[in-house]
Amino acid sequence: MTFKDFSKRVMVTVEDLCRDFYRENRSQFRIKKEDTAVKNLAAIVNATLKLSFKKGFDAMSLRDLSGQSGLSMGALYTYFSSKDELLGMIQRQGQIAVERILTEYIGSGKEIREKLRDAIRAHLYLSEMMKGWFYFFFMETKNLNEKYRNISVKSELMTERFITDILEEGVKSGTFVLDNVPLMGSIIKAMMQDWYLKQWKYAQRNISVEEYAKFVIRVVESYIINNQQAGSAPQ
Amino acid sequence: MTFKDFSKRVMVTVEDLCRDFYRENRSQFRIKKEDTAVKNLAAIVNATLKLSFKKGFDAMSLRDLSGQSGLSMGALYTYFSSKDELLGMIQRQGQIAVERILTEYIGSGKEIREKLRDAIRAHLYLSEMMKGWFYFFFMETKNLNEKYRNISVKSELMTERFITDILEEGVKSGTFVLDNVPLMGSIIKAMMQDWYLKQWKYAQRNISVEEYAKFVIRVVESYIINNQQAGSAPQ
DNA sequence: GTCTATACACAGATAGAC
DNA sequence: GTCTATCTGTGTATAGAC
Repeated sequence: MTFKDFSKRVMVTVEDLCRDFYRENRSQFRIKKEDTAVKNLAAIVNATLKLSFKKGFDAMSLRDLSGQSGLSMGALYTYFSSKDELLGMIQRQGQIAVERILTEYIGSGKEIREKLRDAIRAHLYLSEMMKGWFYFFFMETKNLNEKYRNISVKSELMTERFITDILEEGVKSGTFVLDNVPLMGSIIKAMMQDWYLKQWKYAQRNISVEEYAKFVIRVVESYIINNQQAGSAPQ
Repeated sequence: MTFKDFSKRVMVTVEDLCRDFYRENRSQFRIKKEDTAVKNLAAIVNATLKLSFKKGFDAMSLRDLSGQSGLSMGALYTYFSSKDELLGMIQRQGQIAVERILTEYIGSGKEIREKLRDAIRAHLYLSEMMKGWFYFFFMETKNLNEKYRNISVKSELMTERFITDILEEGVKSGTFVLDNVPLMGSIIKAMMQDWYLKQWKYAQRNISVEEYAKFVIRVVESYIINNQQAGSAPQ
């Protein structure tokens, strides 16, 4: 699975996600014309992701947002009722999309080893396409009230689950040799996370997401497949 | 090197660091009594790290800080001249300490393989002892003005350097087999970072920093030492 | 050195014209 | 549906008594 293939099959422009979201929550929006609503929602979300990336959600004022999105203060408030709700909306909207897409693209059939590779690639490719969202989830949803934070934690564990389920399966079938599945899941997650948390670094070094995925897969496989031949463990 | 050994040798209580910092910058402080200054500085830094962890530096008001530190608003401003400067002070103070300690404890002599293990352990153990600081560096120094952000980026690359230098050395001597040193450095860094970014997860699962270090080392070694026997690379 | 009281700017949010 | 003008609270920062 190349990044190009993946990005052709998966539709996740901000406008796509906003349209889905609008349709599923039509009743709670004051604006009734779908095209208007979706266009403006997309402008708001784009502007929010951009400004949050640059200065942080908290430091972004609604006047900044108004300027960046091209909507007036008054207009903004027809799409959300408070700044907090805006954050919640982006969080929900994004994480629903991520969950849907990963569930869809992380294989059912197939050989177990290929399945693990696909899962890692799908995560990385999706995070590449939705860089702004992933960064936002990580940076901005840690400090929320309990309810919202739980959503965010649940999501972290969910994506980790995708990986550990596959690892478990491989261990059971004897394809993988691995003494600590949860820990392996964690560090795979950590490596995947680094891709979007350190965008600047990888961009600067001209490393493509495919190259990165390949490397992560190699490191993981060298451990879980050749474990028994590895050098002596540290004391 | 166990965590207990390490933590006995390295002194990094907030008070220690504040004392060092005060002595090196005595001239710019209005408060002249060292004990008073250090005590209050420590209270300020502790409170800032705590509140930033809970709600983010930006969302922390100076009234919050006053309450948490036990100092009045007026008193706070005898230790820094603006909220931004407070952030800068913590950043500088912390990163100087980290650099000093890592330089000191990442070995000179010794066998190359042991050297890599020690470097990984030293990083992890230090981040365990200075959890609050490390978390703060990562979360709060991304959105600064150029000057401060550069310090933070430099620091990221510096710690990565500690690792890649050792990897290079091992590759040259033939002990390690590794086709992409910078990428390996990045993911080692990513794994180390996860330890303090996901504290809640590892605490919840009762994983100790030693166990974590051991696992990271095993994964890394299984790749760089047995590379040539690994399964076929993904296409 | 430390406090309380206060200045001033800017944040989020809304009202009401168009 | 969208705008401008405005309200009100809270933020950072300082002045001046003790």
